[in-house]
Amino acid sequence: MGIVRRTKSLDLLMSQFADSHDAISAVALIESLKKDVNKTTVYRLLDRLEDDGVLHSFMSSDGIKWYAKCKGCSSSGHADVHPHFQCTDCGKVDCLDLEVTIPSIPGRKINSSQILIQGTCDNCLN
Amino acid sequence: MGIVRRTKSLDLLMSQFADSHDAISAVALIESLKKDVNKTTVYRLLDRLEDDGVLHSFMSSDGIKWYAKCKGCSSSGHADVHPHFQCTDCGKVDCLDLEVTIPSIPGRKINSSQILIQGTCDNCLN
DNA sequence: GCTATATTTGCAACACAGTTGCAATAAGAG
DNA sequence: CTCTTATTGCAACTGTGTTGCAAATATAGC
Repeated sequence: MGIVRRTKSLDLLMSQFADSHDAISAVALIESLKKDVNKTTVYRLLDRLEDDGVLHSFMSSDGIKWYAKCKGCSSSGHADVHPHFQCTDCGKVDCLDLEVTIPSIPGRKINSSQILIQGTCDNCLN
Repeated sequence: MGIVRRTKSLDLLMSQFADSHDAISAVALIESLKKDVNKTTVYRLLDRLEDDGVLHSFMSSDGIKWYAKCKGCSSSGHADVHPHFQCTDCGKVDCLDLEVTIPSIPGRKINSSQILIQGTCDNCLN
């Protein structure tokens, strides 16, 4: 159904994404909002914001869900396909501004693709 | 520690992977082995087989873990980086024999990458 | 500003994948 | 065959995410 009303919970949640295009895990969001917003509400808002094309999500290899702001997506579809980079040292995840071309595969129709790259980030290399 | 002893549970588990290079979810393995092998044992064997480079694993976007046979991997590392294709109709997941080149990223060291492609498979297109 | 109403929220209980501790079992070296 | 130690099963647990429902609240219309 998407976001209809502008509530305090929504503002608090969106302010977490204000400063950067880094991804934030659902668990981290729940933790940092826990004195103001119930975890059920956080999950529900995240779902709706994803439907609306405001956020996109992906799953890291340890099975927790991450969200980040979209660029150029809408409720009609997520246009925004880019790799995500997870630093195995500090755990930080961000979106890479990078084109990765998936070759088409005979006999299969591709709808979406997710690329998760793991390694060591800038900060942790030094 | 890896696999040391050849047990009945191990044989039963490996026979599930005998016929194809399709991926099988941990949940499906537990279900199909449940009258012979305890689920804890299945999880433990899968972990160890992955350490040994016999199987590789990845997470699908709904948060469940999939395993498939490796080609050319060993306990020293998973050499075998290829995309996985999940059919959103029938749910089947398989490994694609496809090179996808991840460009190197300035200031970051890449250790591994996972590519999950979702779409419709050959069988379900018709 | 007030009222009506439909959306949103919090709570508690739940679902379900995966993990842990520990005692019992069994592989296989000698 | 015996002994050691890896492996297994069980039960209880962890943690992420979900659901039903009653209470709270945003906002459209007046």
